[in-house]
Amino acid sequence: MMTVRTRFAPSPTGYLHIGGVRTALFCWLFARKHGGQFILRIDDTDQQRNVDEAISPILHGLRWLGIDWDEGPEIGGIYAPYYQSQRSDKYQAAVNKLLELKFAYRDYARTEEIQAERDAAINEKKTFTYSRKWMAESESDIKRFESEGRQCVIRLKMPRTGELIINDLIRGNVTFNWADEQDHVIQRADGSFIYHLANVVDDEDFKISHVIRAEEHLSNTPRQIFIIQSLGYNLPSYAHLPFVAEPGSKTKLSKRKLDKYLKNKDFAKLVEHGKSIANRIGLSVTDDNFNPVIVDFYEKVGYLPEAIVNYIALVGWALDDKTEFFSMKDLIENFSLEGVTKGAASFDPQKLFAFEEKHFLKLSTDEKIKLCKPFLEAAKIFPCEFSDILEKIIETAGDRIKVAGDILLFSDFFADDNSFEYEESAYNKRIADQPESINLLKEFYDLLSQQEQFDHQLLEILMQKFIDAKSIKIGDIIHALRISVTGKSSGLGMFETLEILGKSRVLKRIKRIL
RNA sequence: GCCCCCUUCGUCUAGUGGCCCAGGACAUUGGAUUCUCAGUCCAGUAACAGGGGUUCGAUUCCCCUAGGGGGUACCA
Repeated sequence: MMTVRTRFAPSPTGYLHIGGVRTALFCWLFARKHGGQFILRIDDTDQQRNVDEAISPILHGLRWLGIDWDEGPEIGGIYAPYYQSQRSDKYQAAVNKLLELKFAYRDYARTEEIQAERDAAINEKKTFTYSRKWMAESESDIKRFESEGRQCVIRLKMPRTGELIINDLIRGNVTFNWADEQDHVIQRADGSFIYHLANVVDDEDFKISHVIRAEEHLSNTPRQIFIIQSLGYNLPSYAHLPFVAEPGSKTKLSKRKLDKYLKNKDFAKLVEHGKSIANRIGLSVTDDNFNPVIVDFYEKVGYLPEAIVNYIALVGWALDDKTEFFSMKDLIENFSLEGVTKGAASFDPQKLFAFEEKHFLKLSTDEKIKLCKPFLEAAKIFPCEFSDILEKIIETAGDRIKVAGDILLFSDFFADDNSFEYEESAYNKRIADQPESINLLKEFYDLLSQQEQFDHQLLEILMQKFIDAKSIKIGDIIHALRISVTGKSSGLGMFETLEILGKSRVLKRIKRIL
């Protein structure tokens, strides 16, 4: 049986797009499922200056998500190099062969001449077919055109009759008429190569068995198959994935449209939540580096890579009518191209967050500590003299911590007892405007100071006795107590909070407002 | 303009001619629980784009229309 080999071919853009992740993930899952290899290739035919700098966030993001590659940048492989910019000789050889076999030709048309033909076709509502007036297949033609000062590009000499049926693993048979296809350029006048040519040559060289890529390439496939057939290459299997679309739309998700997405309240909520964490750790936040369309957003805020993977796998793929929670291992076991859907699927920030909650909840306390600690350190809260209560906080917080960065919600536990701040409106409402609450607090303070064991159950009993004796409701005192002890109107259970802080800190804190 | 693809609840989807007056999840609504928050538990609202066929029977097959998306570059 043929070895399954898939590839993901990012351009060095400097960021890892969530849609790109989905494509990479499906390629990777398919390879892993079939015991094959996953190859990473860098599409840098554009010759950018800092390719390394521009691919490093991409490589980092993939690794963070657990998507590893068997051949590619940083690790090499038997078919190296894996950078298109370093493979020009292969492309040149392919172009020469195409020329020799007359499947490609030198074309000396000027841009405006081609454009005029194209415009004419549009006017007549017909498919544009190049007249090949400036095609040069003989030395004399070449001389003649060059004497006119023309420059040449290399174009494919596409068939003009018959049809091509592509058997796509997701879409089934897709039929194209060769006559509708253009004589596409494969080598520019400056000698550089066009993506389609490079792509096909690389896939052949790397022995790619399955081309799994986004839908936008489906229309490009005929010209690629023409090159493959002309050169006698092996035809890979194709699978064209639907787009990851904008929230509430079917348009491809784009990094550049953050402004627009922010008008979606769920999307805005995701960003706000992330920003509040970023602010606490002193991360500078701009639309360019803090964008949920880009994967590092999630890493910065403390999302779990397995949650992102779980969610993104379900954008355009489903196993059955009920299974939704998948570990990476489950995904490898169960993934199949048959389960991939055809329609574009929009990105739903709320559902992503729901997966994050679920996955985070499954973590052990030790794992949570390991993930949360760096956020406390980044916020300069850690290390501190109260560091030992972290474990208890995390256990008590339970599902209140949804992403690792949420630990910062409980930073008041680590604050200095004499100088932590009060939420102004809460303080006014529960204390300043409630003079009676001070008296109650005073009395409760006395009870607390006599309490030996600061255990939350005992403390609750103490409170119960207190309100019974005073004939008041718990609500009459507990809010004021919470503000005085934490400075906030909401938080963990009141008695757990007291237990975690411990007697002396609690007394110190209450004393401040008496 | 031309070519290609797509179309089930708000969203992700299950569904391959009768099991579906359409199932699950997220969201949402109501109720319960509660010291706040976060939850949890119960209950509910909500969809086969439209029109023609084929068939005893269409969400499922065919055709048309509409809508959406992509390609049509010396972009990838």
